[in-house]
Amino acid sequence: MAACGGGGFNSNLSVLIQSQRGPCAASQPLEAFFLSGTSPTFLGSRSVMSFADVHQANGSTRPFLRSYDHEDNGDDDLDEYFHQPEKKRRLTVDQVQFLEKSFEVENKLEPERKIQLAKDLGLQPRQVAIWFQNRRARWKTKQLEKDYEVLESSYDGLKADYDNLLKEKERLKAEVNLLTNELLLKEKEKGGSELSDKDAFYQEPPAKAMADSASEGEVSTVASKQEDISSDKSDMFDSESPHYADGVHSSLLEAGDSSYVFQPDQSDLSQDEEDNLSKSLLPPLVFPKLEDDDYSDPPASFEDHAIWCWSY
DNA sequence: TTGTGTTTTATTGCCTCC
DNA sequence: GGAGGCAATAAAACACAA
Repeated sequence: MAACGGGGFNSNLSVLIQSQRGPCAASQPLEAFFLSGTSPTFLGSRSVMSFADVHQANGSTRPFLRSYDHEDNGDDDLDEYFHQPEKKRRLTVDQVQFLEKSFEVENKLEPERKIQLAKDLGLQPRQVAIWFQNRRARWKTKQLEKDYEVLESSYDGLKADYDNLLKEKERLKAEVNLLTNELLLKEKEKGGSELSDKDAFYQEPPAKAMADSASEGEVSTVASKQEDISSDKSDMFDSESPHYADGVHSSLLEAGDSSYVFQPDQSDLSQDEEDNLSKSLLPPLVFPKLEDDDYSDPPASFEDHAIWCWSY
């Protein structure tokens, strides 16, 4: 838009005229401007010199836009500069420094401050407003990056905790399985002939399967059995029950755990016998019934998790 | 030198607030 | 309704590797 280029035009002209008048008699360091309670640069026409003063302090003599700095000082160049088509011109390092300092003090721009900064820097107020606008956008992006890093590290910590808990859970589960089997064996020995025809259900699984279930953390068959026995209605023996076709058993089968598949003998157990069996063999252990979703792994990385969250 | 990616300046359109 | 802020975007300026 012409106004923006025009801003550079007018402001540069004003600063140009200033600089050609020579250095300001009473220079004000940049720090003094921002650190002092009262702003010595915000003093009417005198304040217009403040940026030039700062610029002088930085060792340069021409606080103009860089594109002009690269040119000679002749009137022809000046004329050429003022008549060239509108171009985007970067602010000088000093102008940016000045704006940065001001931004540090307050990242919002009141109208008076905008006017004053524009005067000090020899820019259009609109240019100052745009600079603050863009600066706030950059600051927000940076802030988001910081927040992201904080969240990421927090996530990593939580993920590590989660993984540790998962391992601990599997370890405890394996321990429970072992103890349960020991208990079942003891009960079996105690029960003796009474259950001789039926205890084929509870034969000890092969050692390999035990080891696998302990090491890989899979839901062991015995644990599954335990869960089913623990249920109020022991329909595990009911071949008609729809539960038989799904749940843990089917999931185990689907999981390809063929090392030890629980195959109940459906031949001759009455409901009473089942109840008795359940009561006699049921250790006082209650496991929460966990659905598959309860074991779902979290996303592998924080990024995935963030994207996952974002998708909701 | 040139192609390409990044940064900076500026515009546009929408939204909110007074 | 106007002013100002913000998000999205364009485009110029800049940096840099090949």
